[in-house]
Amino acid sequence: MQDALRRFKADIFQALAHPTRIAIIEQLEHGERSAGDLMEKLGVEQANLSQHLAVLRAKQLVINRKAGNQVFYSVRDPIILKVLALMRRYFYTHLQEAMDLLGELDPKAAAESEVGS
Amino acid sequence: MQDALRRFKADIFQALAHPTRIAIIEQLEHGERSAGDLMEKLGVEQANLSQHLAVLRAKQLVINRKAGNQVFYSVRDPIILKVLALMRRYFYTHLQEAMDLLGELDPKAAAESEVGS
DNA sequence: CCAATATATTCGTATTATCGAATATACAGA
DNA sequence: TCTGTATATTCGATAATACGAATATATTGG
Repeated sequence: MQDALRRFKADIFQALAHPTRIAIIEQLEHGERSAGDLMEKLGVEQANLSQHLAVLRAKQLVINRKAGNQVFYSVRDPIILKVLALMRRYFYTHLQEAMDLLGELDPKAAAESEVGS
Repeated sequence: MQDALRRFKADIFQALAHPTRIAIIEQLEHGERSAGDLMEKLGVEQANLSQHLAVLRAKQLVINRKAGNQVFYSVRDPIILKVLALMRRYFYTHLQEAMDLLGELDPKAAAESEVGS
């Protein structure tokens, strides 16, 4: 029924509802990365990263491939990347409100530093 | 900086991460609705609906217009609707996995009942 | 002003998420 | 087999969210 679909969507959004997990997905945007790479790039605790990866795995937003010692992650479906791209557009459209919402910096600084994400 | 944007995105996803709030947005897909209309359509408690609307307002996903006694809500930016549309596509692409994830019904029943959302 | 209607807010409680510390597992090389 | 490296899981504390009940606010009509 309707409700199942909404729960499904909500679950996906929930999985995306954390800065670290968004950062993970964005890192995977251009190909797979090992957990170690991600750890280094994102500068988070090993356990913490692993927990976030577990969330993404549970909702099947990422897939993982074991290669010897390491585990390589990638996004399962590029649609998710499209979703993030839309969010980016959304962000720019409402930049001023976004800044107010975040309550920090000035728009110019935020816009500049945003090159690349 | 990067991180601010990610927090922003995460906040938006967080706001969408509840079946009732998704239902609200979907109801607004074709124009504004009063809080009362939404309450009836969704069959939720008045206070509960109001709380969910407050979340959507806080993240500025919806705007509201007071008309006399009532408050009419609408989605602020159609991009959000596009996001939901993408999720719909995502759902169908991974229907079987979605069903497993939700742990209920069979794909056919879910697919049928999904007409309209 | 009073009563009725529509909506919002507050409060207490239950559930869920997040984090770091500690521990476990899996694999690779000597 | 032993050691080291990479990753995952468990645990306990804290914080965030969700809900219904009760209450508050605003607006309309009499």
